[in-house]
Amino acid sequence: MKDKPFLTPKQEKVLNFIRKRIGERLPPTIREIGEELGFKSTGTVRDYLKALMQKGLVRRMNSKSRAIELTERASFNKIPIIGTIMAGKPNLAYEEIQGYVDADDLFLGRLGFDDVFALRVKGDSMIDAGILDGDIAVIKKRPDANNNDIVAALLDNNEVTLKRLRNKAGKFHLEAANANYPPIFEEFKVIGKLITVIRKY
Amino acid sequence: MKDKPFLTPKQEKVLNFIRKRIGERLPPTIREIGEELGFKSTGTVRDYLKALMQKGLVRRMNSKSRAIELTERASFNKIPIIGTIMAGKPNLAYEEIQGYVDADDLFLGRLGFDDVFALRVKGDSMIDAGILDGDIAVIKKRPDANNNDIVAALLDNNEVTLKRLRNKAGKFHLEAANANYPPIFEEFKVIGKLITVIRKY
DNA sequence: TGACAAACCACACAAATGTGTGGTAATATG
DNA sequence: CATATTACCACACATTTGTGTGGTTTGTCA
Repeated sequence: MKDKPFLTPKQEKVLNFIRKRIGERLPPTIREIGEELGFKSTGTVRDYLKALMQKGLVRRMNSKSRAIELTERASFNKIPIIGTIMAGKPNLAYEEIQGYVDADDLFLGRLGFDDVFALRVKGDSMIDAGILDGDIAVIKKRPDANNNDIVAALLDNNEVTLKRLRNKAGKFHLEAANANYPPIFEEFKVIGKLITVIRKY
Repeated sequence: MKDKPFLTPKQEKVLNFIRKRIGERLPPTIREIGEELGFKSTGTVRDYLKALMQKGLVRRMNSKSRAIELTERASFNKIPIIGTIMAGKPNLAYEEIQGYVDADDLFLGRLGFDDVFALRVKGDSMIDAGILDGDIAVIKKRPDANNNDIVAALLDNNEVTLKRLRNKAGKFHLEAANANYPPIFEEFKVIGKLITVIRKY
């Protein structure tokens, strides 16, 4: 299923343009898409839209102008909640999506949403940093981070954990924000950096 | 300035319909507005749009279908941040708006946004509840609340504070989530209930 | 080689949509 | 009373936008 890419490069460009326009508030017309992508015929654009519809990424209403909708799967303004942190290795694919956080603006500013995702926090290891069990942690994917950043890190046992990154004499380790949890000195890989926490009562 | 209402009832209906449609993802066409409101002429709708534009609530692009935008002031998906909690009495009018939180979906579900607002948290009195200085507290207006709810309350000295509501032997008082702050037994009025916390790093 | 799909284009046409002019009626304002 | 203002309607018309048919080219697969 993944031997042939799900979307051709051009299809992805079309989809991204639609995402961008919807993000900017107005879905594009067929001709606007064509103009942007350099297609000289509206028929071409319709072929692309047909393909995107068949792949379940886009919905349309007949004969209505700009009536292009993204399905939840394709939406740009939804950050997928891809797993529960501490509960194992979250799969960064779409299989394990538990829901979506709307990120339209939300004080994230305009991010490249390609590299943002969210995890539900499990446990109390970051409680002293004001991050509680059940909170949504919005993470920006980055392989690096700075001292004192709170990061999502992949441990050797394939667990993902949210901890504070510390630099002690040039060597990085992870620290909980809870005296009951010891620091982690084992091998780990930084997945991304915490940028937002959302808690719902 | 407030003797004559800012919007006539019909103008408000038009605006609300536009809000609704934008919330549902596609701004309406002129004819769709007319249909909804029972206007038989497109000219009528244009008169209303002109009025809304003059009042600074709506922006349009000429000759483009559905190209109706709400200005930030009129937007439904933005929860106004109306003040800093603990820093005095927030004015529930539009004068003191510091910014907006996008609430489109954001796990708030679909609320009646009329009665939701946000405050920026100042101080550490709720730190043990995981609410830190600088967090955005999203509040749903309600005159009542239950025991143990975290509420925004108006104190006698006209300060607004975020505290946990406690019921001791039938009498309500307010409690900080920080041992350094004593409980508050003086008179207060519950403004609303905390429903969401957002923190940006 | 033949069949097929992906990736385009040209156009004609119909439907949707925005623009503009010119009204009427009721009510308020000075 | 004259003049705005609000609140509409009727149409004609210009644009924008979506639909549909019929191509060409390129590459893949059998």
